[in-house]
Amino acid sequence: MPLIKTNKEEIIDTALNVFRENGYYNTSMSDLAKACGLQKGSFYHYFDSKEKMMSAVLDKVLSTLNAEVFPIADDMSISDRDRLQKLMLSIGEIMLQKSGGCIAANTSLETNGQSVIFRDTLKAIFDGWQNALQKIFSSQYPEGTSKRLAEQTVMEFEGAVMLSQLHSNDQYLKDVFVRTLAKMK
Amino acid sequence: MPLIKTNKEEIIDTALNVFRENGYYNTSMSDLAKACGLQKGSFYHYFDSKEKMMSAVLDKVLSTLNAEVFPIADDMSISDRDRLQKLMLSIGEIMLQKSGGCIAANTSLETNGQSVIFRDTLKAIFDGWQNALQKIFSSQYPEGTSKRLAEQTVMEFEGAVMLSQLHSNDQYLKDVFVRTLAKMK
DNA sequence: GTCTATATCAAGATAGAC
DNA sequence: GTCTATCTTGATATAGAC
Repeated sequence: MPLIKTNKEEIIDTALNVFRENGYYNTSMSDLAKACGLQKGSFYHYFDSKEKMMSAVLDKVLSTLNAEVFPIADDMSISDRDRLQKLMLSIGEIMLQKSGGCIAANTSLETNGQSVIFRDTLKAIFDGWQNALQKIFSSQYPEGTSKRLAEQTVMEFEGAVMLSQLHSNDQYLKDVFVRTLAKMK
Repeated sequence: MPLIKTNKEEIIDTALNVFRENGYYNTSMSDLAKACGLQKGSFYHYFDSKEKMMSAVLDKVLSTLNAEVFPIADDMSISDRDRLQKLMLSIGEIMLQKSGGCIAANTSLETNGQSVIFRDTLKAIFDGWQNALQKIFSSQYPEGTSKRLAEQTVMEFEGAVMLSQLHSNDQYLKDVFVRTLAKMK
């Protein structure tokens, strides 16, 4: 293995991809270390445990969303429709990235019930997302309707990610994208 | 399906619940054996491996759906709306059962990408479901629309299962149920 | 058909040299 | 900060007695 100088941020970015593609339980510390170009022993210099590693990954996803994505909903310099499009595209970039589906949905479904550790972060991710969507919809719909549309968008999006993955076909996701955008003038 | 359950089938039923609640990778053969009231060693009398165990579980879900649930779409003795309601309720019973979300979605998201073993069965489950929904919708909508409505229903349903799980609140699922039924006169 | 015992391996994690 | 070596545990799976 070549000697690679790395840092905590780079490790988190790499780990995000490994976790998203392999899942939490099916990813070993060896897998993570190897993906980072480190020996397993070296890896513990950065993170005490696999659990803390994943927590750091999800925390970074949430803070990135909070800093860069959810505020799009408040950007009144662009049209409602453009805000919605920009938000959806940005969500896709951060949560889907390359392959493996959505890190938040994957982790939710995999750890729900038994592990309560990631729950708050995952809830904050989905609540923030839904909230941002609702803000955008509320510019053209009454409160009850925009809340429902926001919920529907999140649910359809995650369902579409699953079906796209399963069938190796992006069409489901693209369709949801188009349908969602069509809800705004 | 036979009227009298074999021992193997009881194991499959128990394993389904354990897998759905703990996930595939986070369930050990010990967990399964214990849930069945067997020693780990005894468990291998019935199934050669964990993988074959899960395959049997998913196969049984699919065959139950094929035998008892999807045909509801063809039952012209009840109204369109009642068929839709009966189908959705039956899907819920088989895939959700108690707690832990949807076995098909959980397994899809957890094993997608790395494991190709369960893929065909999972695809058949979702395709059969979508197909049954489309049949029902097609009695009141044109082909393109009913296909889209069927896709949307599956996606929203799975998204709702996730959010309901995450927030320990059935409301998301109930809302989808009501919204879906409202699509039929 | 169920048990106990065990083989084998990989996982998470730590210690200490450099 | 990275390495090698190691500890401990728990996982899958098998063997063979009853």
